[in-house]
Amino acid sequence: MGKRKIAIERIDDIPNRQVTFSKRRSGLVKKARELAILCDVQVGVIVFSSTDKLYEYGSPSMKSIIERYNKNTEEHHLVMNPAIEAKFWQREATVLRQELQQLQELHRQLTGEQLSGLGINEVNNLENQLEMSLKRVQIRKV
Amino acid sequence: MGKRKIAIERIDDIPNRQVTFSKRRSGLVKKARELAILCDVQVGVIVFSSTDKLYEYGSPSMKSIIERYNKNTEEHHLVMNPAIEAKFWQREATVLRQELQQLQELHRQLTGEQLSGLGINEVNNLENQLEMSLKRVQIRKV
DNA sequence: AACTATTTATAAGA
DNA sequence: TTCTTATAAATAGTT
Repeated sequence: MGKRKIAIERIDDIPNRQVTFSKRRSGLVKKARELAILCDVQVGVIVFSSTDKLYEYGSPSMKSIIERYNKNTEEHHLVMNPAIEAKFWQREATVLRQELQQLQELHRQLTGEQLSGLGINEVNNLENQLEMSLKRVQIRKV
Repeated sequence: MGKRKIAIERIDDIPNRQVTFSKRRSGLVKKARELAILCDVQVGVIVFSSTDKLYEYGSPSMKSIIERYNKNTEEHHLVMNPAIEAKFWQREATVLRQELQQLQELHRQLTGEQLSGLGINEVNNLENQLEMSLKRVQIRKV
């Protein structure tokens, strides 16, 4: 789904591989989120980059996904101890805090409180979005 | 990417939800496999259906993914008693999740996506608020 | 399951 | 990294 079709095989060119990794990783997480919401199911995605960085998506949380997975697979090799559990929740809190901050910023933009840093196109999009929202609300009034 | 655009929100119609689940689940796993191969990275995907069936993809294996994930969470030393720290972060995550949910609901109202449950006064307030936001954005454009 | 009209993702380029 | 754009791929609704 790009300008050309590519074969599904390891990309040898490293810069290209990293760009593709970044794009497809976010695409995968987006798809996972949509699946969880649309179909009201639990979904977990874990990705390790070649530089050992961890990316994850879990709905309702990675902790619950892995615990359920462990129960399901009968292999209780991966039992949680308190130290691991603490790290799980810490990670969960970090992810939630990030989401909250993003939503708060979006919200400030949506209310016109904080528009600095937006380009002309973004401002136009915002205007359109607000006009649509206003229409929805006005329709509701009738 | 279908004949019509759909909103990313829970599909109420059950047969439709299950068909969508089946299609998108296989799409997600395909994307995960492509990411793992193209970018030569470790990827894990876990999905539970509404009927509690487990679907998974793991490269090189789900076990290795989860073990690595657990190790990743163990890395740092904990100063507090782990059991206490776990509870601390759990509370933190709970609070953040609540805030996030409240903000998400507010956001849906602000975009006019979910107006049910609002009284006439609340709808009027919302309309005024949106008109003000729109003015701010339009001033910004000049 | 198959079929397609559309939407969405993304490969390449800037 | 981020944006743009041409094209490939995914998928919503239909059969």
